[in-house]
Amino acid sequence: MAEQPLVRLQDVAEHAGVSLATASRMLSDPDYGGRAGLRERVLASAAELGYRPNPHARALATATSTNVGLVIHDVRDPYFATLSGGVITVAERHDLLVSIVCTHRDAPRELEYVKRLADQRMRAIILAGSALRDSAHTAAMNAALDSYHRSGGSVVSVTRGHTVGHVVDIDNAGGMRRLVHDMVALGHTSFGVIAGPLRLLTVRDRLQGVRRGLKDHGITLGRDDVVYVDLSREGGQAGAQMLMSRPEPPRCLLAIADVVAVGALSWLRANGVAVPGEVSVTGFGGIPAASDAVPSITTVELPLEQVGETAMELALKPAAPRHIVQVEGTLVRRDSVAPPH
Amino acid sequence: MAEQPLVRLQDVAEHAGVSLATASRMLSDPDYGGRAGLRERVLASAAELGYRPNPHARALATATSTNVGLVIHDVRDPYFATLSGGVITVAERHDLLVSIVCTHRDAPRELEYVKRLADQRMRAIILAGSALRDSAHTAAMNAALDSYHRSGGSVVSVTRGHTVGHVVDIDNAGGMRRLVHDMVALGHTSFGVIAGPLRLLTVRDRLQGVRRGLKDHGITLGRDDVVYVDLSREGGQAGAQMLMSRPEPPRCLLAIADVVAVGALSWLRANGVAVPGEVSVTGFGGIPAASDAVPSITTVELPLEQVGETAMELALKPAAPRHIVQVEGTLVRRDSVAPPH
DNA sequence: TGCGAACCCGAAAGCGGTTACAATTTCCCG
DNA sequence: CGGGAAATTGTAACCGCTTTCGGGTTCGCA
Repeated sequence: MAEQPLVRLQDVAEHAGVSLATASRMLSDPDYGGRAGLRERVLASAAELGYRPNPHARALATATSTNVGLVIHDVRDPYFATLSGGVITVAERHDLLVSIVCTHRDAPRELEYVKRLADQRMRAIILAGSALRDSAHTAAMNAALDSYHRSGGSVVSVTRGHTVGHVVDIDNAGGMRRLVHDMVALGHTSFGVIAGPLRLLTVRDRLQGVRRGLKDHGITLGRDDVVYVDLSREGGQAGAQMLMSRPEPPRCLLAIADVVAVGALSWLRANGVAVPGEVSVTGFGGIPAASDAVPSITTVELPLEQVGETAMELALKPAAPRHIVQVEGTLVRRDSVAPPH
Repeated sequence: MAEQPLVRLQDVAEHAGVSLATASRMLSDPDYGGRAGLRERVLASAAELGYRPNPHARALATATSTNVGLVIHDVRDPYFATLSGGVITVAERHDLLVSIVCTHRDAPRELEYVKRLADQRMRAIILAGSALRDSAHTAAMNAALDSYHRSGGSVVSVTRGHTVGHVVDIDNAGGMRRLVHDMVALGHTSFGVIAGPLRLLTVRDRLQGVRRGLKDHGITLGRDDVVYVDLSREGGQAGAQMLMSRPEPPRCLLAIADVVAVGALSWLRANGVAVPGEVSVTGFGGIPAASDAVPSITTVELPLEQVGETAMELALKPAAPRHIVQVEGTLVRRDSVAPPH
């Protein structure tokens, strides 16, 4: 495939009149000594010849690379896009390239991708939006991560769920609980929850937060008060429809995620249900669409960008001790909620 | 860094009782012959030992990799996120990993990233949202891309602007022209344009489309009818403010991009200007937020996902002949526009 | 001035694959 | 059944860089 001979370290060495070994040291080990002026000479030669080190050769020799892998559900999801932005920002600061892979919440695919990232000797693997509730898969993932980790790779997961590596733990349950308390304080007593697939740990946690928050005030959810939909705009529409077409629809709709709330809102508007007049709506996550929506959506804002940054920073720390960074969301009251009646 | 000896091709070869060379051929050249049953035996050994080829070694030997580089402005921008989604979808189908780098519209950074992707022997480099109007930078970029291209790499740019590689050309000017025609047909005669930085080729093209479209009906823009802002929500707010605080504000606001239109809308709402009652607003691009906004935004929808897919598909084609795929947007009339008065 | 210790540098052995080339075997057909 | 072509397999030379190891210098200090 090559056609134009590129300049190798060997060429630089010759041009500078030193051995390959010396050239290598001058170029990539700043702590190495060396005769006065030698380093400058090598650097000058490298610059003059336009030398660019071959990362693969380097990776092969050192068994490590200058890339990091980021595993997310989907780039198109603003939640992950924002988080990815944070990761990339910090990675850039450390001269690392980020390879993004999207699992679309498919377990086998996730596993395969992690293996491939490990094969590529990625400096770190960051798992965001992983954590599926499937024991066989979890075991396989842990095995793969463990092997990767033992061979020197660094692992970070956003939300717990893996046996190895640092963790950025988003307080889903706590945030949701506070949100619910706020709604109760507003006077709400009849709730409907638009939840997502229970396979997702995140969903379970948030749902638990809802239950706890309600229980704190002696309210319990009936079987029909929770509907399970896809984590998408369409899911939100479907969820709103299901809950609102009951004989006695709830006065407050708790969506498990902002994007779901946006969908719910659009269904309510399309069907002439006044928000927050007839029904209040809340989200979770803090994506930009939540504040742009009309009415703007009350939600728990997660510092997603910062979560990404933190994850990347953790990835650069030594494996031990294991760090666990807790991240809290902040309740943001907006126009989509009002006291009932 | 290593600690746990991984299984190498050598091990597989020994286990299968063949030479390294044969093992390599059986494993990575499906067209190679071989004694009956030999291939199966090697494959079986590989599977049994859990062999995973080292991509760096392979890349070093073949001077090509199984990764592609994607250069965008920012993952957080839904425009690019959607496009990236398309790229990733197709890349996955071909077993390729995608490395995303964000330039944040910084020319030197873009150049450096392209060089690094080339260093990494990426199978292809896809440039989206590149095309800055800076002749020194453009020259340097072309040089870098040309060298990469001659050494066997494949180049695709979304929108023209580079001298080498395939092109997915989005008809920005034409789409904008049609949009303007539609607004004129609606009865509009006084326009304000919220444009972006003129360094961006995309912005220039769309602006030209506006001018042409208006000129087709004998309307010309005054100096003050166009304001230049950042391509962001905040930019849109600022732009709306500038245009609406003139003594005789325009009756139709043409935003250069959806995200800008969303910002404009939010300023208008915050300042009690009725849309589309007092003023109509249009966007460009077709991001989800445009349809979720209230009122939903009239825009030209670009098939961004498909643009990404096409780009990735082109990247897999041989370099010659040079393909240039034209992409048209489709006008989507929504609630943000109405006849004036 | 003498003698280890510390330092500098180069030769060479990998890292884990691919592939040109040569050696061997198999095949086909006169 | 012989002989050359075709097919198969092995040997070894890379790909471009890092790093161990050891010989040769230089330095500090007695």
